[in-house]
Order: sequence, then C-alpha cells, then structure tokens
Amino acid sequence: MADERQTRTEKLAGEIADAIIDGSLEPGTRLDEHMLAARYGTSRTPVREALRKLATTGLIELRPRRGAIVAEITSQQLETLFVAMGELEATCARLSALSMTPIERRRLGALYEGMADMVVRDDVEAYAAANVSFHTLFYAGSHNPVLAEMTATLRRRLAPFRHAQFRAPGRLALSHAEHGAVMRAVLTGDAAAAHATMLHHVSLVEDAFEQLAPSPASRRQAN
Amino acid sequence: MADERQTRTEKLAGEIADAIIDGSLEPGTRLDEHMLAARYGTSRTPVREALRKLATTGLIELRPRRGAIVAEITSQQLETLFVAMGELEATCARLSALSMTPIERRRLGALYEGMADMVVRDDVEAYAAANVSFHTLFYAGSHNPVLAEMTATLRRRLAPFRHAQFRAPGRLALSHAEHGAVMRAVLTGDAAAAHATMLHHVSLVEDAFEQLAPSPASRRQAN
DNA sequence: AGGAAATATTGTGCATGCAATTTTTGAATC
DNA sequence: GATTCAAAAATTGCATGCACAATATTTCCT
Repeated sequence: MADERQTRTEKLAGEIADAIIDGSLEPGTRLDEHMLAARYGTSRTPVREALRKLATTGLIELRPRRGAIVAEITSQQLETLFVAMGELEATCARLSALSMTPIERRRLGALYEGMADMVVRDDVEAYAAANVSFHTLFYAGSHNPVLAEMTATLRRRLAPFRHAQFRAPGRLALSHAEHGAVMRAVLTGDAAAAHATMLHHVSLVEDAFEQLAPSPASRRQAN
Repeated sequence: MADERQTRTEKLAGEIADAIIDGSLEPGTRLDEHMLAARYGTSRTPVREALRKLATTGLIELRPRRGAIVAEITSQQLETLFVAMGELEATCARLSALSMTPIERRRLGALYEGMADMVVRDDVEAYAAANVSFHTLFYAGSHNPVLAEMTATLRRRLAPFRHAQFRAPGRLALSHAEHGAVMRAVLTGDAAAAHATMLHHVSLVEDAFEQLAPSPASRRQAN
C-alpha cells in the first residue's frame, strides 16, 4: 500500500472537489461543516481547512459567518470564466507550438488519430475522456507547470457546468475538425496559428454550452 | 469606521502576505504556528487557516507535518513564473486593446505621460509605484476579473523576488520606452502588437532580475 | 390576517488540549 | 573526530467546546 502521507484535510479537499466536479454536489448546495464532518468521519477542523482550500480555487464560495455553498454562477460570470479559459488554453497551445518535444508531438498526433474512430462510432463517453487527454497534452506541452496548473484549476472550476458538452448533435465531428486545425498548427510550429485556432475551438465549446444551458438559474428551480 | 466584517483568518492572511511581499519575511523563513499566533494575538486555529490559504496562492510552501516556510524558489522555477507572468500580462494587454473603454484609454495615456517626469527626475520610488498602477490598468482593462485576479496573484507571488527591479542603471528609461510601445498598441486597438510588446517588456524585466540576483541560493547563505 | 418584534435554534469562528510525528539533543561507539 | 542511535523536546494534525452571529420560528400588536 502506498504511504498514507496525506493529511485528512488534503484527502477531504480532494473528495469534496471530486463530488462537485462529477455533479454529486450541485451548484448552490449548502456545505454544512457538521454534515461533512459526519459524512467523512472526522471533526470539523479538517473540514474547515479543506473548505478554505477549495474556496481559493473558486469551486466553492465561502461567505463569512454564513457558511459555504458550491459555487453558483451567473451567466455573465460563466462567460468570463470561459473567456479566461480560452485565453489560457490558447496560450498553452502557443507555447506548445514553440516547445513541444518530438515525442510529445508524436503523442499528440496519435491521440488525434485515435479520436477519429470515436467520432465515427459516435462514442460520446470515450470522446469526452480523450478530449480531456487532448487538452492536457497542451498543458504539459507548454513546459510551464505554473501555467499548466492555472489552466487545469480553471478547467476544474468549469467542470460542474459543462457536463452536457458533447450531447448537442454534430458536436463530436465539429470538435474533431477543430482539434485537427490546432494540432496541425502546433506540429508545424506555427505559434500564432496555434493560439488563434485554440481560441476559436474553446469559444465554440462555450457556444455549445450556452445552447444547452441558457441560464444557470434554471438549475436552482430543480431543488 | 468601516464594517469590521473580516474574520481573523482573513486579516491574518492579508498581514502575513504583506509581510512576505514587502520583504519582512524572506523566502525560506520558517513560519511557526505558535510564533505567528503569539505575534498576532490569536490562537493557532486562524493562523492555520490563513496559512492554508496562502499556500494555495504559492506565496508559502506547506509541507505536511513539517510546517510552512515562505516559498523558496530555484532559478528554474523563477523563470517558469516569469514566463507565465509574461504570458498573462500579454493576454491582459491583448484584451485591453480590444475592450478598453475610452475613459480607460485616457487614463492609460495620462499615467504614461506622468511617468515621463519620474524618468527625468530619476525618481525610482515614484516610478516603481506608478509602474504597478500602469500594469494594474491592463488587468482591469481586460474586463475579465478572473484573468485579472490570476495575474495579480502571480504578481504577488513574484513580488518577494523583484525588489531590486529598477536599480539597474538605465532601467527606468528603457522601461518607459517599452511602456510607450505597449500603450500605443493598446490605444490603436492593435491586439497582436499589444500582446507582442507586453511580452517583450516583461521578458526584459526578467533579464534585469537575472542580472541583479544571479542565484537565489546566495540568499540562503546569508542566514 | 399581515407584519414586526422577540425568542429559539442552528451553525460558524475561535480557543484549548491531546496525540502523533518530526526534529533536536546527547551520548556512546567506531 | 565523525557517525549512529535513542531519548527528549518541539511542532503539527485533529478533536472538542463555547460564544456569538445568522437564520428560523413564534408571539404579539395593529
């Protein structure tokens, strides 16, 4: 067994974050400290510390003396997040075009080829998973861990709002075509094109989201 | 008097961060929880929560069961931070070129003009302060609070390492010339040029730093 | 009956204490 | 003199408890 060096606080932060990201805890849900402590079998202290940590990443909102809730978001804030996400992804793509190693470039090409099959089979599950890998390649390919970490954090923060991303008809093929443009730019080392195509790609994702979830407020009514 | 709604934890986080940024707490300094609690007149609980918060911003390093230290940094990590900083600043400049309001553009021009005097008078203090304002205008001008916050966080994280920034001879005039190039690109709405010139400007800052502090390891020997 | 004030309840903010781990100190051995 | 090991001290991780603020509920008045 691996060394159990994680503190309870860290483990809690991870588990709560996962629950938010996979949708078990929906935006707006109240995060009662006693409840969480009871559910995870600890005292309130590590729960509180975990909540502070998640608050700085933006996954939850911490209102002094009024408790924590899973971050809700206005459509305006959501747009801001998507724009920031797009700029960071585009920057990662730009740096990737400049500094990916031959091995990384080969991996990128191979993943892209593999995703073509998933489009043909219309395998949304597999494509969604591969899509995460695809984007993660650029984070790593930027060869800048700070930028990569920031981008990944932003991605997690948006995760609760993009579950239906690939359900719109025709999204898979469109996404794949976009990926192709980004990939070619990166493989040929065209930094400006890499930036532009990735920016375009991510803004399309935003559009797809807007179509599927016109207003986050509707979610609240489902309570 | 303003509403005293801040919790002790938040106030502590701010004060400790300030102490790190202005250099009172140097990189590598051990942050003993008892000591901090005593110094600020509270118990360890809010201190611990403040430390967690600072750890997520990267200002301090939290080693499980081994306490916290003010983040030290290898020259390689420093370069990574500067590159990330440059990319974010450049992105803010790019967005500013696209979306600054007329009022914001006028303010930018006015600040730039005012800084010319400081260069002539060789007033390093005033220039350093105005420089922060200058860059902050682009954060706001991006009209993207998420991006602005990320960039500002990164700037704070680098603050402990850039104290001597403008001491190198001729830096002030060079910096001002660079600012002029960025400003003209933004005021004319040339997004690509704004990105490029800001990127260039920030990489020069990095060079200036490298000259003044060839190796952060030397700091440690001063203990 | 509707609304405002008062009260009860719930939940957060913080202090304190204990157990476990890490670090330091000291001695003994090579 | 250096190195290794063990015991002591220091420091973190976590649990518990209490006070106060925020919210929910009830009561009272118009």
